Amino acid sequence: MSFAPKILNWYYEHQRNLPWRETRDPYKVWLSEIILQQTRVAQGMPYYLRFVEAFPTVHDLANAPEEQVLKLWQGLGYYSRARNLHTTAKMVVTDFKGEFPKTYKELKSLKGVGDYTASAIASFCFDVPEPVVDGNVYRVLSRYFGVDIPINSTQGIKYFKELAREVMDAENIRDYNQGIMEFGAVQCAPKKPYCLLCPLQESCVALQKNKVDQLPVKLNKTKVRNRYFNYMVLLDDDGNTVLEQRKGKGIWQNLYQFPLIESGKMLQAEELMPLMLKKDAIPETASLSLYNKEPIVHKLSHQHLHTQFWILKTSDILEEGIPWEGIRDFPVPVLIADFIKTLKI
DNA sequence: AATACGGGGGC
DNA sequence: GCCCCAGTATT
Repeated sequence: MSFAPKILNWYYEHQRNLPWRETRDPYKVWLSEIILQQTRVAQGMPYYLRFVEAFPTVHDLANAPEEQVLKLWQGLGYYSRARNLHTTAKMVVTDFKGEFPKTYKELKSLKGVGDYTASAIASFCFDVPEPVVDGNVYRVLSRYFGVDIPINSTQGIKYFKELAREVMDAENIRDYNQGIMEFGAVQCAPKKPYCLLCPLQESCVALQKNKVDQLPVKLNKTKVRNRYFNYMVLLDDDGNTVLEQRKGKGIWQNLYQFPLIESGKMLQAEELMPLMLKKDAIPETASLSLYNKEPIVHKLSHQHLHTQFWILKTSDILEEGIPWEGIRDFPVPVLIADFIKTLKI
């Protein structure tokens, strides 16, 4: 038996019940795919359920304010996904009359929809014979066929896409694509797959050559940048505080935070004082105290954020202030959300 | 061809 | 501490 039937047989036997597999509604499939980019099913599931409930149709999502979309996305990371999600919802409503396009090419033209996601929607919803190549597929193909070309090299990306196309089952593309990903996620796991119990063991090249733990090959180590954040937590006599929205290019775009003073190293109060004067949001008459003596190190893929929270009590009226409890309505990074939790205790 | 972009979970 | 996760956009 060749590769595809083995995958399909395994899938029919072992598939999990996932809500986005019970529909061909491209809106829901698209939503699930965006949520699941670089995200485990277990982590994405509650977000998917909340999004479907809050926005049952693409029109509901398109009509929502971005802030509500970001708030629902809070904690999931890669926030460009949420912004692109909103952009694409509006695009589908205005440019496609509320109906998702059915071709790979048109789907890929949508913001946040790349090669994988376009193939996924086209094959799952419209039976378009396009192979999906996600992290699971790279792993399964590289092991089963014994391919050691780096999966994140230009050559590797092209090679695996072609290989995936050659071995796919075009007649059952929906189940096949779901199946190979499910097989990678459940059976052919990244670490310590249980090959003794694998129905593909007899023809798996990596297993024959005892190279399962060396495949797939991946290049490039991420190098981490250290940054030093001083968050200024303003509190006036009325219990109001101040938030600012992150603009520009970097992390957490369009999310909210306390007024931030970034520095090249950890600062003492005396070093922070002059920098505060440059920040308009901060009143001059305020008492400064450091909340956490040990910096909180918030770790992202490419950055370690060494963070100090400074409490600034002022008798001034904070013009741009919001009630402390009102913070809950704003989308904030996990770093801020965690701090808010600890402060209230 | 590289790099930026989050956060969580497994070992 | 390191790797990986139903990747995409930008440089």
